[in-house]
Order: sequence, then structure tokens, then C-alpha cells
Amino acid sequence: MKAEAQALKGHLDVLLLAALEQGPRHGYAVKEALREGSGGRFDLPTGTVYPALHRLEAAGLITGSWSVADGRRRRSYALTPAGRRRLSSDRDGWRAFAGAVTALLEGPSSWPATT
Amino acid sequence: MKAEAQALKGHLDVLLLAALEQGPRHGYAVKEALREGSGGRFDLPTGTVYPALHRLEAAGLITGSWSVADGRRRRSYALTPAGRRRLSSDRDGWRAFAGAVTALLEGPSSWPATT
DNA sequence: ACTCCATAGGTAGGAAACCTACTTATGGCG
DNA sequence: CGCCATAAGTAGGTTTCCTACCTATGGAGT
Repeated sequence: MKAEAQALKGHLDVLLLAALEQGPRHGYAVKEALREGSGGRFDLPTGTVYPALHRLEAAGLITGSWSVADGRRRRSYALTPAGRRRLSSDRDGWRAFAGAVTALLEGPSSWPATT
Repeated sequence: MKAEAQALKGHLDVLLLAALEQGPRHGYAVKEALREGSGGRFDLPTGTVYPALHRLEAAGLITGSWSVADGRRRRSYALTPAGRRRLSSDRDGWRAFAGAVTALLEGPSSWPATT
């Protein structure tokens, strides 16, 4: 499958946090939510998603808990208060970043003269 | 100096190519154009900019040539045809990427239900 | 005269992020 | 019985970017 798995480049964390904003999900569900929510564009390998979730948990931004459903063990993640604050500031950061890049890419007048 | 030097993460190349779109610049001028054009947001260290330009040159996307101005040696870079093509496709890539991320961050309805 | 800063180019080494490839395990469908 | 989707993970490598250095010139300030 994997439509365009290549490059979230540092913006994965904010997407993972956003995936948990409306409520907890287990790891695999986070991965699927990202794939479905992006129309297949962000179809990440498990080798990207699971380590990233561990990173966020180690950073105290999400908390994980084990459960069992249909005989399969699941680790459900939920945002911590720090995670919500991080999500909020990362959203602001994304707007600023995306705005700056878009301005430079779409508006040639953003650049100083070549002389 | 260096306002928020941290994270262009993979989007640096397209910005460097865009900096050369209107005409050639030397390395230091590319760095300054990026800083000024972004309102100080993308104030990259030379240890980021120069290796990136070397990378783009090695990839055949830009060509460099030495010159001397005011007793200082300069390496001027210009887009190659391949560089222009890459800039064009990277612009499309950026639009798609930024659009997808923004949709997921700003529109909670983009996400599948948490249940 | 001397020092400092902006300009101009560069490298070495490390940290972080992401991907590839692999492993383990269960439940259901053909 | 085999295969696929679900579910979780690790190991190792590549790339990208940053920190911290080095060299050199010209001009401004003291």
C-alpha cells in the first residue's frame, strides 16, 4: 500500500498529538486514523509510528495503557495536559512555519532582489 | 542572532531553489535572502546552508562558479534546467503536503471517529 | 595601530528523525 | 491450512540539520 510514505519531516509529532485530541486511540488506530484522515497520503510504516509514540510518551506528552480487545493486546494513548499544551503551541508553530514557506514559494516578491 | 533556526527538516532544498529562481546568487547571499525574505525566521547557520548548496550542486540542480568581488571570493549559484523542474515539482509537493497537514490540524472533522 | 564586525567560504562530528526490514502473535475468511 | 488484517515491536542505516570550529578580507571605530 503506502501511497507516499516518505516525508513528514519533523511534523509527525504534532499530527500524532492531533490524532489523540478528540479522545484516546491505540497505536494501530492512530496509524490508521492518520492514513484515512489524510486520504492515504500519510500511510506510515509501523517502524515510524510506534517509535514516535514511545518518544511522545517518554516526553510526557501522552500516556499509554495496556488493554485487551478480541484477544489482541493494545496500548491506548491519551493526551496529557502537557500534550495538549504542546499540541496548541505546535499548531501555532505550524501556522507560522507553513505561512513563511508558502510566502517564499508562492510570492516571488517575498525575496530580496537578486542584485 | 538566529531567531528560530531549528526546523526546516527536508523543506530547505525547495527554499534554496526558490531563492535562485529570479537569478543567481552567491552562497552567503542565498543565506541572507532566506533570512530577510522570511522576516528573520529562517536564519540558518552556514554549517547548514553551504553543505546544502553542495548537495544541490552534486545533484545537478544548481551550478556554481567562482568569482571575486571586493577582494572576497564568491561562489555564485544558478538553477539548472533540472533544478527548475525540481523546483516546480517540489512546489506542488509542498502545496499537497501543507494542505494535508493543515486540514488535519485545523479541521477536526478530517479525522475518523475515535471509537 | 589595533580590534572588532560583517562579509565570504568551508569542514568535522554528532543528534534526531524517518525508513526498511524483520519478528511475534491472534482472529477470521476462503 | 494458508493468507490477510490487526496489533505491537526492534535493529540498523541514511539523511538532514545543527554546533562548533577554521581561514580570510575590508571597513569602521578607538
